[in-house]
Amino acid sequence: MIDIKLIRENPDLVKEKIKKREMNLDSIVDEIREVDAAKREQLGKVEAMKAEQNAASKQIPQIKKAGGDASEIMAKMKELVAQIKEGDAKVGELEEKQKTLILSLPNLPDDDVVAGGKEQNEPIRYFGEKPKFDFEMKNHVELCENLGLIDYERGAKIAGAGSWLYRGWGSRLEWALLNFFINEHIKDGFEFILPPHMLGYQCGYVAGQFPKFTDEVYWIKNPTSNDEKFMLPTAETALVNIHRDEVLTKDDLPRKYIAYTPCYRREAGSYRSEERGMIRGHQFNKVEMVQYTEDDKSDIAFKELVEKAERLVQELGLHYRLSKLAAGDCSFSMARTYDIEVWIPSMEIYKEVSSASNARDYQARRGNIRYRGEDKKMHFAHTLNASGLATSRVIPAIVEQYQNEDGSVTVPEVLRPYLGIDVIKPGMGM
RNA sequence: GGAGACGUAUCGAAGUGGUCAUAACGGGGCGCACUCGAAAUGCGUUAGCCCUAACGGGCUCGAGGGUUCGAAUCCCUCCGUCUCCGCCA
Repeated sequence: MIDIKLIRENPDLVKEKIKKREMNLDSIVDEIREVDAAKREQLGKVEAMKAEQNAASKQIPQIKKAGGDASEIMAKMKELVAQIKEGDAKVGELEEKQKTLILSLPNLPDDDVVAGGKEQNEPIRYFGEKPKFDFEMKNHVELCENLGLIDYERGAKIAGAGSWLYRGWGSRLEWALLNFFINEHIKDGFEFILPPHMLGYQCGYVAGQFPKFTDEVYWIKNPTSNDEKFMLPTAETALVNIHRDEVLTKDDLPRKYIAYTPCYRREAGSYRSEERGMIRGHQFNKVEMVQYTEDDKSDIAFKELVEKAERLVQELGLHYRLSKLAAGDCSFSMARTYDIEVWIPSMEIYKEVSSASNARDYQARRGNIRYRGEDKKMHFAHTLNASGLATSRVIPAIVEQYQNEDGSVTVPEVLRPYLGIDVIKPGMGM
């Protein structure tokens, strides 16, 4: 949520920054300002009346106590109360309207984030090289099926398109990856959280997914109650709500959390035929990192998160690149986003395995997440998140980049202690 | 699923229709005094948000609504917490 004071005092700046995202919301910004002015005028009137009412309410018991007759004042108050009620309703309406409008504004990109859409994304660095094969390489779907790692057909049978199931060594590989990630994060001092997977509406609101993207998550409804929950689309949604409506102390910060959860996404309309296999599914596993920091320390945390995510891919020995996203490609709630994209040989494309973002105070304002600073004043915290990592793109990258001519896949060195084998071979059983 | 209790500051908790919600009382924190220092003791101090250039004003007793001139207090709805019983991985 953008600070109303900034919109009030510097609307042009807000407009310009939003334009960097290739959105023109000038009319909304103007409307917010109009509603704001009207609201403040109305508020002034109502508050003056309330002051009058409060003064009268203090008099009544005194008059009564002195044995006087307060009925005249009471009659007068009745009129005033009606006016106050009317005025309050107007203020409420205007406030509601203003809030709805402000919520439709995305976060403002940082100054150094370039304007434009996806095509303006800038690769910052590459790690490793594209593997070359002196045999005919297979894509990850073939490899995973041949090796019995993933069962796409039966996954689709039991849950529909975009669902798969891991089996045998595939499950073990998946589990090894997750364990590897989690252990690395624990070593770095992150607290390991296992959050609920079904969340209340407010969580999506604070994270910035709602109200705009309510259609993109799965909703759980029950026949016997009105209680509705949604399946978390990323653990960020849960982690960023842990300290909602709390006042943290300076010593509490930074807070460093990781969580492992499946991520549930409808991905309605986003299926593309070239995205075969497990590149895009309705459920995928991810370890997510979230930090809460003081409002002048989030740049340090951002750097840490990017480096941590990179290190994991590096240790797996995968060729990847780090890209700095242009304003238009950053998530709605984020001031800056860097993607780590791993090379998928069969697709000849880099695919995101981690997205690291700094929301600055955008989510904290929505969630009223504050801390008392050294200056004894209240500050909104900054929140950041990064995947560390999403496995659904890592496994395709591993099996493709590490494939051998005989259809086997060499296990990356760091995973061998977890798996207990060096090579996954066709026909090796479960 | 059945029955009941509760939700007030940093924590415990009082307040059951007005003139003590800048919240009694107690704990914790902080400051000062005493002390070589500490403990103990004493004194003081310990909200946030909104409007305003300022003076000042308004809001907040889990949330929302109602009754009333006036609600923490009475009524309704919802949310949450706890206890007991039942059921259960």
